[in-house]
Amino acid sequence: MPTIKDIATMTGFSVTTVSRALNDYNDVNAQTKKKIEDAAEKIGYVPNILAQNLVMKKSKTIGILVNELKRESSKDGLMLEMLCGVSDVLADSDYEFVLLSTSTAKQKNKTFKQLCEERQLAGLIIQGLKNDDPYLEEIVDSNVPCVLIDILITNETTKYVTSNQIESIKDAIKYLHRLGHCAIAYMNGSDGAHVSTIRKQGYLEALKEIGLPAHENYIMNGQFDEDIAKKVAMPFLLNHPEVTAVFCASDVMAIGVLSAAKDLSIKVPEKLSVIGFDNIVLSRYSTPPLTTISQSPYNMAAAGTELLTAMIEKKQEKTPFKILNSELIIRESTTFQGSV
Amino acid sequence: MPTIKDIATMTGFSVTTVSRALNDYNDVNAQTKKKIEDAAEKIGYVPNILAQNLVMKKSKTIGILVNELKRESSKDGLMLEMLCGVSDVLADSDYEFVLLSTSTAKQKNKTFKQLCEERQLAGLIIQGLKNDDPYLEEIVDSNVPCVLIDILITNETTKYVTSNQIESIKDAIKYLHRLGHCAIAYMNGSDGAHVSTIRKQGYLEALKEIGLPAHENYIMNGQFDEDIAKKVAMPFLLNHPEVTAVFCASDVMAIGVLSAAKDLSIKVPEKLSVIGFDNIVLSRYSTPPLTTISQSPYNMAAAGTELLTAMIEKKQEKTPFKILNSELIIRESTTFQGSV
DNA sequence: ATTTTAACCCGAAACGTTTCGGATGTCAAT
DNA sequence: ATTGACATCCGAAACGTTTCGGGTTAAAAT
Repeated sequence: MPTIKDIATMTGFSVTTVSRALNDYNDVNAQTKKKIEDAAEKIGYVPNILAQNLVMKKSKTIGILVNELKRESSKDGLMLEMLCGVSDVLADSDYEFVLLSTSTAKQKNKTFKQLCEERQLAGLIIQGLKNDDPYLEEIVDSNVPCVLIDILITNETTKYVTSNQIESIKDAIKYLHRLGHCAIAYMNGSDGAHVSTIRKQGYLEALKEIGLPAHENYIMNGQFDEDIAKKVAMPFLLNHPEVTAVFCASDVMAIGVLSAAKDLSIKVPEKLSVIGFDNIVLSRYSTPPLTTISQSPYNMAAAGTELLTAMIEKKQEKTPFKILNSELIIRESTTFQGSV
Repeated sequence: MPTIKDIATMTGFSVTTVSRALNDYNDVNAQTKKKIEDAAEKIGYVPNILAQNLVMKKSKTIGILVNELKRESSKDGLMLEMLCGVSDVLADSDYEFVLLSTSTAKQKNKTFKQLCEERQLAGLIIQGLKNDDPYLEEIVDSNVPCVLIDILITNETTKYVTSNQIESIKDAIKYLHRLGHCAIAYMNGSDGAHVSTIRKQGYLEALKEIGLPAHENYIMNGQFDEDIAKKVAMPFLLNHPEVTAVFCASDVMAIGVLSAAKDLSIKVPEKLSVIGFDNIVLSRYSTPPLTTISQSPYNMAAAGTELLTAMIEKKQEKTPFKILNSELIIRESTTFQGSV
């Protein structure tokens, strides 16, 4: 409620001087500044961010754009971990963040540019976009600073953060191979998702490197969904008794596979080794606990936020991207082939 | 980038008329309106929300205030479910939401009133505040519309949503009693939390109603934390072999108890029945799957959002609160006392 | 022919800031 | 006495809207 104008009349200085005093300009007398600050404190002045942003033509608000905020995503805690990462990094800056969830329906009404302009967003962190998302092109074309999660595009105003997924996946597959597994199936996520492409690539490269043939029909698609993965895995496991290990592009799907195996009385890990991806909370508690690959969404989001604020403040960082470590976490869903 | 002024010069009408046309005032000619709308469409005009809010002295932004956005809260998906609830309800309105996380440190710098004023928040949904939180008083005193989750306070601008936890807890305890359990312990959450008080009350009332004595030392405190709950439960279970069931104020703590029992080789449910609260994703996957009480944070948030927007738009709702149903979900962590 | 009414339109102020381009005064150097 | 430099301050415009209080015109009522 109290404005800069109130402080001006209180202290007898002009609005200009009050503003300059409060913003630490150096052409205002120390005493004056003190008086103004005291007055501001006294009446509990807080700057009206709206007015500030309006006149400065830019805000300190960064948007977190997610493809669709859907309830199932609470199964893995990934989304929330990301939020925490952003939140923590931004905690003692003067940036704020808004959560923006798009859907194809919404995109019809509002272009990406419009989305940014209406709130004068300073920048965005973007996660979970499909390869063919119409926003993607707009994002790279726009001059709004953006950080993409797991989508490897860079230009003047676009950077990304990802993790060395491919390496970790290769590690995982090679680990299975060392355990004696030679028929390793792969459960992929939805085709559109960028991470699906990447992870599949990791799987295929690993097979090549260890000299195992890549059977196209060893690749299933579970749409990143537990139930779908289970439905897909059931007939697959029945028809492919030679398969002794399956690597999944997400823990959620791996849990689906676990469930399918249980229904078919296939013992995990004795008869079937299963590896997931994400290291979600659940993976520690499933039976058996999942061997999985951990990439910390918290750290990715935190790194992305730092990349973004640096970009906004025109601090040129050396690299237009950040690659974090992901690592294989061995638990109890994997063991030697034929270990019975 | 394009403004109302651009449309004005394009079409030859005044800024006033353009504004009125775009806002569906009825004193503008149908043709004029059409022309203006076409022009707006053509140049991809989006209103500058900042400017709108500034002049109207209020925004369409609602804040979601959480006590502390901490990483562990991704363990239960509660926070995210709430966000989804809010997000879905707000999806096709013109409201937006920002996530605000406070901490005692931040509260020193900014009063609740200031928090609202700087962004001209239209209203808040408030969750997870401790009983002694300094903001609480400010919230009830302020004239900013607020909806409290699980804190039962109402006045002109304060409403709440909760669920019939007490009833459900009574159901749970009575269910245990029917199974033959007579020594039922209780694992409470952190003392400050309002829900702790409520849930404890439910436990005590249930004991009274079925005529069981309330031993003060049957009440533990696990701070809503898995590890702490485990640490507290270990000695308790050792010292109280007569206890055959423990009811926990959260699933996370119940899982801690499960883990304690496992370490002590106390079979659940044969030797010990355990009930949780929240029906988090994990509870379905723990071993054994947890009997628990489900209150949907999604629905609570959704209901709260509706309550809030109604309040903001001065639509007087009949009730200053909403009470949702919570219910006992029986899974495999409970069974007859002495069922071996 | 005058007044009333309605439909349609617009100028200008307001919201709370920031910032450009001076203005004023003081003091030391010339 | 003039100049220059510096420190300190301020007026006014600008940001993009909304809205109050009118104004103009043409048709309808007197």
